[in-house]
Amino acid sequence: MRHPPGMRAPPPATAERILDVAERLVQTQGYNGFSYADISAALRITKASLHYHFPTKAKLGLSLVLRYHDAFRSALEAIQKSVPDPRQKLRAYVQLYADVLRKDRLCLCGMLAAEQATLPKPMKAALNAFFDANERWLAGVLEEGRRSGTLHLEGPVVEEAQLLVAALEGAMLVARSYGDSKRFAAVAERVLAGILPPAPRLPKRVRQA
Amino acid sequence: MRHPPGMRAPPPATAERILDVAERLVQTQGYNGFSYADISAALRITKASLHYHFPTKAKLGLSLVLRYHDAFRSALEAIQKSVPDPRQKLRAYVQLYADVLRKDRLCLCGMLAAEQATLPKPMKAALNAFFDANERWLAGVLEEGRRSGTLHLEGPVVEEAQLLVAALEGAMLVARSYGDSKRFAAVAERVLAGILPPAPRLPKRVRQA
DNA sequence: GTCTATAACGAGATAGAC
DNA sequence: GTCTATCTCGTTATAGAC
Repeated sequence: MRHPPGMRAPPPATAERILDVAERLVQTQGYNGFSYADISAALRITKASLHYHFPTKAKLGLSLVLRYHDAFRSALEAIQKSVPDPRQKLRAYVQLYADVLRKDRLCLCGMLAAEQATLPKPMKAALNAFFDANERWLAGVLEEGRRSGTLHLEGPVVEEAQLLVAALEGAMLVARSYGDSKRFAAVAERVLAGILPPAPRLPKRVRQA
Repeated sequence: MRHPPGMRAPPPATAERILDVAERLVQTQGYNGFSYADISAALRITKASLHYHFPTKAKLGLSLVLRYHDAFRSALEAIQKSVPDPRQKLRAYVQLYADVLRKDRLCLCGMLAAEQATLPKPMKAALNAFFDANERWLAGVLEEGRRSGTLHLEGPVVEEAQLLVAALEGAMLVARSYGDSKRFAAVAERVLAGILPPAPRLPKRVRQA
């Protein structure tokens, strides 16, 4: 909390509201698919005012990536702190993606990675920092699971982590194209199945009671 | 071959050359990241001439997806005809993606799937047809491998197929962001490893001679 | 089929009043 | 901080000559 204790949180400052709208627009339409006019219409603020807060689209774009990375980092720290079991940590990680897709959005950085070639350099660098952090966090969880024997890993944890990120990013992309979030869930389950310990061969019968 | 036998192939017609350039531009910069001016500069033909061949950007975009799907279909048929082993079919499939990435491009339909919300309706429909065809083909290969015992499948083939497509699309996205094609290769190997029969536990020693 | 010329619009961005 | 007004440029697209 950045506001004094005992007081209600202040309404989000204009800059934050601009970022909120811009984030949604990038995640749904892409960096090259939205304009200041779109934000202006959504917030009912003139384009000139937007430029007061973010002088150029490049700076707005960079702010978006940095803020998104920050929020993700916080979410990962929260998981790390509150979820002890590595298997559950992975499920919580998958859920972060599912929450984004539920809003019919892509991962901000996945979307921007597609448009990579057209982005200002600082944004490109920030993108890769995001993916690096994700893979490091995942690799840590996987290593922990291997040591404790709760996860079943064939190869190096870094490659498992890369597969996870790739599969989840790709699954969001395709699932959203179909407007079918079950597609995402199916892929996520399947990729986790390759890491979670071999299933205990459930009998056909329902395991009721 | 659509030209008479015994003759050299004619130089590509203008429309095809336009599609070639536009395809590259979409795969690298996205549908919203290129303009008729870019094609005009690359081919040294005026924008007005481009409009003679493709009156609107929407029609150009649709032609791109249909042609890409056609080419992919041909490639899949060629694999089906010339490669007997399902395991090798999967490797050939992965290689199709690798060939695209080597040119620093994304799958055309993967890129467009990201921009989905901003695309004309006919393009969206054509996109999903592409993913459907891919998954059907893969599911067929996987089913074949399961029957012949050359592949090792845990769940339904459709879900395996969806994981494959998602992982490959996502791996291209991330690998290209890093400019590191080895990242793609690593993910591809790892996802295949979950399908190919369990490795024969190679000894540490090099299996030389 | 390709060109010149131009229309019509939307983009990112700035100046300066309030 | 937000506004009106404006600038400049790039965008898709068309008319009509060659």
